[in-house]
Amino acid sequence: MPYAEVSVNSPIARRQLFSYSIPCGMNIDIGQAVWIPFGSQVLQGIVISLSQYPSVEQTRDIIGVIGQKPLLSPSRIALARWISDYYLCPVFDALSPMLPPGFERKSLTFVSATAKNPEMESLTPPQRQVMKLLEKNKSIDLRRLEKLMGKKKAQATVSQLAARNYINRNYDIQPPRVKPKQIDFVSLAIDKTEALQTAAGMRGKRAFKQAALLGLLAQSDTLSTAEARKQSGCQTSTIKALADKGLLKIWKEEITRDPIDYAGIEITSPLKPSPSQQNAINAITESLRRNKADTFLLHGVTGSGKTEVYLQALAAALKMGRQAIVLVPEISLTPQTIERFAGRFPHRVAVLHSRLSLGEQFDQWRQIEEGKFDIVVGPRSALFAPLPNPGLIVVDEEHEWSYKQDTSPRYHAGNVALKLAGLNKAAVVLGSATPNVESYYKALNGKYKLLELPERVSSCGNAVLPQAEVVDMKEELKSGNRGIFSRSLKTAIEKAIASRQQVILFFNRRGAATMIQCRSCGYVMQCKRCHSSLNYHSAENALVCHHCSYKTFVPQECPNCHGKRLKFTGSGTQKLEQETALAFPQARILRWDSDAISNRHSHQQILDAFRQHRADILIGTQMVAKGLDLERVTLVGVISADSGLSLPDFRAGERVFQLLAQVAGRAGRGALDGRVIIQTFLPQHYTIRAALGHDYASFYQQEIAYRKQLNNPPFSRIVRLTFSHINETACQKEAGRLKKLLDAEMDAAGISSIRLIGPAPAFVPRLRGRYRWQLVIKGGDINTLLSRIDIPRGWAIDVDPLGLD
DNA sequence: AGCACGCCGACT
DNA sequence: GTCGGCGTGCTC
Repeated sequence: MPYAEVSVNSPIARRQLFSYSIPCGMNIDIGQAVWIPFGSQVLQGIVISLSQYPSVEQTRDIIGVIGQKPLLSPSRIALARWISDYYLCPVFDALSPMLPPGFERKSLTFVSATAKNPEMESLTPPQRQVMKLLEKNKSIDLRRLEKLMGKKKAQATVSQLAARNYINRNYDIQPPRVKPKQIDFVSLAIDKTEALQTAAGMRGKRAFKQAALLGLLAQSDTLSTAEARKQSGCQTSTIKALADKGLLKIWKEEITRDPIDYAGIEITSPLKPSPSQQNAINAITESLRRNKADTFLLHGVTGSGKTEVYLQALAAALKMGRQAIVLVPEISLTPQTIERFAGRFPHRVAVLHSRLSLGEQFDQWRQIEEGKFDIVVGPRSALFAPLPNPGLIVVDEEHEWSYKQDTSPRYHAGNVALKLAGLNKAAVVLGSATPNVESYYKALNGKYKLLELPERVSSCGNAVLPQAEVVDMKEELKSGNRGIFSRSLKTAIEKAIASRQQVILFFNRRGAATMIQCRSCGYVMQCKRCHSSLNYHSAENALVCHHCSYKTFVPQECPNCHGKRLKFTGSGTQKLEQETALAFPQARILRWDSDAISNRHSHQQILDAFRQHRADILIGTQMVAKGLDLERVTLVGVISADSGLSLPDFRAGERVFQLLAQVAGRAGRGALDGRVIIQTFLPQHYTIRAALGHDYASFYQQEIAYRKQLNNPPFSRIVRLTFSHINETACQKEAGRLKKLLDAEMDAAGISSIRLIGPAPAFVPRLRGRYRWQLVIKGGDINTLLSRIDIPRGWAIDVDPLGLD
């Protein structure tokens, strides 16, 4: 086939493929990475398909291949195309997480002087500056010039000089960012006895360093030069001197950079499963044996031993000669999590995540490809590890929102896992104590196979879940307590600190910023049309509905109870920290939220500080709700459980339930009894009642009924389009224009099952200096509508969005 | 995103 | 007249 359809690594290529002719003698197959000419630049591309005829009349030749063999298998290409079609993202964006770490490279522009010498006086000062530099250097990287004189100036100056033929532009490719790492090793070139004799002779000649080095190597055959220098206390020059004398040999050897340190890892063997665990393991194993692409939803309360099920299912997959992927939420990718898998399958587990150095990622990737590992553990991107034959994909804590990526490709790892499993005839296990309503719905309707782990296993703290108490903050207000802390939480904190125990204060920041609430009855100002809460915009001092753009003034009194005490709910963790310090001056307080996290060790540092009892109270957001099993923590306080409930988001209730259920399962995991106190203005709300009783079923019944009533997922699908622009009017105008276009298209195609909501300002109406407007599309077959339309540049498309932005 | 092409103001 | 500003449009 003489032509190739190529996905080009350029933002303008978007979902389009480009035809290139294959020069004679060039060996090109599907999945091959190539350099291709694109306009005036040289870019990377991936061959998606081969064809007899090009899709345009004029084609250009592929410049050359990157690597001799195809980089991606046809099934990877198929997966990428599916992602691009489903999530309406550029093809190259869908491919890029499948490419080896450090693959993506740009072409660079260099400038060099021509034979023609300009009259220096006739040049402008910046032009003169460039020519002066070129007298000293043969060729200069354009990026260096851009740094030196500013991007615009550099480009303009270079264009001017090139137009007058004083300089040439050349294009070259950025050098590889990662390579296999090689280090120097050293050993004796003579036998040991001889070496020791020579060493003795050297001491007489006061060559002590050389003697020491010979002695060391006589003892420990081979060392890296770095290790040899450290142990003998000599310099590189000493090694070199001995090598020059022919006494040592030095050679290079490839090493792998390994992120898992097995030194502290305890090797575990399978535990005896409980009957329900055994039942789950059997079901998964049976599906693996029959090579079926089944999806299991493993629903088990905190401490019911989901991990042991994963571990034994993994063992079964490995036994059948397959490999496996374990996805974990970003936040729980800690050394302890990795240990649990590495401890059961020592040296068979690879880790992949963005916090590893590029070199570590590269080496893990290479070894996975070579079949040196059977299991890959990582966040959503680990899904794309180059395992030859994955048989099982575990998605732990499947309800976690970090499985949805919020930059292109905006994919949900759970969803892509299902597709990947389908292509590979692999099983998927989705595990959670609080499954997504959509997942549970599919499980109840037979699309997934439901596996329940109803009881806690005894090895895990108390067999009974801790009882949580709810405090009605309206009552507190009635009794004259206007503080953040209810009387019972205050007393409990004082008691805990007095007996040298620790306290976690959980603060749900989501939705804590912009609403107006009545302090007497707890009523939150709502849009009359959408029944979602109104957001306060300080710039115009108005309340705005983010669904329908309804705008109104801030009321003087509560529309519900006519109370005058309206409050902007705008407290964050910092404010809570101040209030806590005031209320408990004797306590040591630690704050844990994304603002407090600055470097890659910080999570661990904060956690360690708290574990070592260097603080009495830990204040945090979502993060503290996860995986904190601390002996001394006997009290967990939830400051305002209902913040977040009134967000303009149909998943708000689910989110609150998941967080509270997690928090409620937290305390009492050590030997001491735990207490959970939940403060709320809405003690009767179904999410709060269900979370208190650890009752997923009743939460689900209520939630699915609401979803059905309002035609929300899983009964419909949603796509959110966001347009951003530096100019507010232009932004709003474009949003309106696309809305009209979509309306017209729906009319023409006779589509009636789809609703357009908006345009309206995005939940974050201005981000990094750009205004943002959005359109929400809700209905059945949205992709059919959207595939008929070319969404203009500047629009971000989020298919199945989670959250608000 | 780059980069070339093309049409109007300040200067020789 | 010319140079050089940056608006516009294209990339198989």
